[in-house]
Amino acid sequence: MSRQATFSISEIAREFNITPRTIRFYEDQGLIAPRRDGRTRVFARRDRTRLKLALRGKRLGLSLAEIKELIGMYDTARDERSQLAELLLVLGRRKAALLQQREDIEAVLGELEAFETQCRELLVGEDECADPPSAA
DNA sequence: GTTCTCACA
DNA sequence: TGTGAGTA
Repeated sequence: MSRQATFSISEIAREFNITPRTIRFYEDQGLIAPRRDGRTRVFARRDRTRLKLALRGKRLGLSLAEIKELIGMYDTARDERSQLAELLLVLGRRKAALLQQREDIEAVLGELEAFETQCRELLVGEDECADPPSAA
C-alpha cells in the first residue's frame, strides 16, 4: 500500500510513454516545474497531473505556449468560469486554424485536379496527331 | 541513472 | 517540437 509520493524523471517518462528528454524540454518551455533534490528533478503527483493535461493539449494540437497558458490557469485555479472561457478561446483558435488548413488543402487539391485534366487532354491530343511509326 | 549545453531538423 | 551527442 505504500503509495509512492515522488517519482524520478525516467519513471514519469515510462508512465507517459515519452522520453526524459521531452520532459526536460517541457520544463524548459515552462509547462512543468518539478522540485529539485540538488540538481535532480523530483516529480510529485502535482507534476504528473500537469503533464497529463499537457499531453491532452498536445493531442488537440495546441502549441506548447497555449498549453502553458491553460495549465497556468489550472494552477492559479481562481474561478472555474474564467478558466473555461480561456479554454474556449484556445479551442476556438485551434478550430479556426484547422478550418483554414482544410480550405488550403482543398484549394491545392482543386489546382492539382485541374492540372491532371490538362495533362490528360494533352495526352489524348498527342495520340490523335501521332503518325504511326514506320510500320504501315 | 541524471544533469547540462550545443547542434540539428 | 523535439532529438542526439558529449560531458560530468
